[in-house]
Amino acid sequence: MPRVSDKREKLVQSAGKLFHQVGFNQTSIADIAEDSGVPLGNVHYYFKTKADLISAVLDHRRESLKSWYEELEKLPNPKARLVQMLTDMEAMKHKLAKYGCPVGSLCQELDKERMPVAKQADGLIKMQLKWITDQFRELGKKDAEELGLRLTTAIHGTGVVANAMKDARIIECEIERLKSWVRKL
Amino acid sequence: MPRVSDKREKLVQSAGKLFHQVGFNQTSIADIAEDSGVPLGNVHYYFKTKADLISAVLDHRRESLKSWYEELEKLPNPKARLVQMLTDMEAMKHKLAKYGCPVGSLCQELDKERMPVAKQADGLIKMQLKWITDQFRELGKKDAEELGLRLTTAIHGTGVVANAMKDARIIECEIERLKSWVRKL
DNA sequence: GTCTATATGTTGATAGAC
DNA sequence: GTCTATCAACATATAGAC
Repeated sequence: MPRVSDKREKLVQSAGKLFHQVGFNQTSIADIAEDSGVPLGNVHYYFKTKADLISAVLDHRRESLKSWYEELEKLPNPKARLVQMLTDMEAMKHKLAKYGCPVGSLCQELDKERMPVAKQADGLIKMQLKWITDQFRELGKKDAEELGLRLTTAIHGTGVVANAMKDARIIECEIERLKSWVRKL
Repeated sequence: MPRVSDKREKLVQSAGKLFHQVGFNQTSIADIAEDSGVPLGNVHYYFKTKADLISAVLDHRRESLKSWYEELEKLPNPKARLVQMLTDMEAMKHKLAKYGCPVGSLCQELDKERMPVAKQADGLIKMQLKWITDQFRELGKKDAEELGLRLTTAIHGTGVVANAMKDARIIECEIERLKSWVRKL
């Protein structure tokens, strides 16, 4: 017996994928309906507006990010956590080079809109910056704020440049450099 | 006596401004017509399609970038050029925090499209990476490639994060750090 | 060259049968 | 809850008068 309805879940998953790969504005609700296998007219039963859909996608991203950090926090040493975070990112290098950072590119796009969801997207970067900074703080670094900012900007910049060059080796190169920098701290 | 027509120029200027502030997809041709004072139907006399307009904007950006680099090259020392480049960027911190990087954010948005102009946008970042790397090379650095990549990604990452946080002080902080890093090299 | 009026297509969203 | 049919708004692009 199937669950009462997994359509909502499927819609969020398809929307998240397409918003990342094609962009928010370039993805129509019809595209999401087709990708998820949910009939077009039925989408509005689950999400009244397109803004509700992107909001659900951002909620899901926030949960994913939270789970990831909880996983990393199982490592006792903050330095090891940061290195593992970078290793995990490196594993996604091909997708990152092809479509850009799923968080950063969406933030840039939504920040241009006049919609409230933009702040929700920005919150993901704030969360990332906070977690990274917390790791440096836990390491006893007096300049944890600056180090956190430095690592966070390096990560997002790598996403932008690698995506523009369509070259995953850029991610490889930068991530390796950042890992060795963190280890030496 | 006015020039034969400065409308084309006005259109490119308005389009460039709006594509940066509002985004490419969110800016309609009607918006550009209104901002530039050119009647809607007349836009298509100068630019057959919206793609032609963004292409002209990107051409203009390329020329601006070129002029900027030529200006910087008047400084004899590559190190001084890089520091001046960063100083010039810092002067735009408020606009950068509010709207994001005019090159980077456009690249990210256009990379999601299936249009040929995306490569033209990416070319701007390639040009930037090349010029910065050339400065390190001229400084005699063996690892100029890595240093160039490092500075370029740091700049673009700062744009993304500062825009997400809507905080110009992030740009100030990062740019100062980068300037002192370049000086010490 | 300039501009009004409009064709054409797409989108987000809704109404209402089942 | 599900889905078809469709509305209303908007966007790009064009036709053709001036």
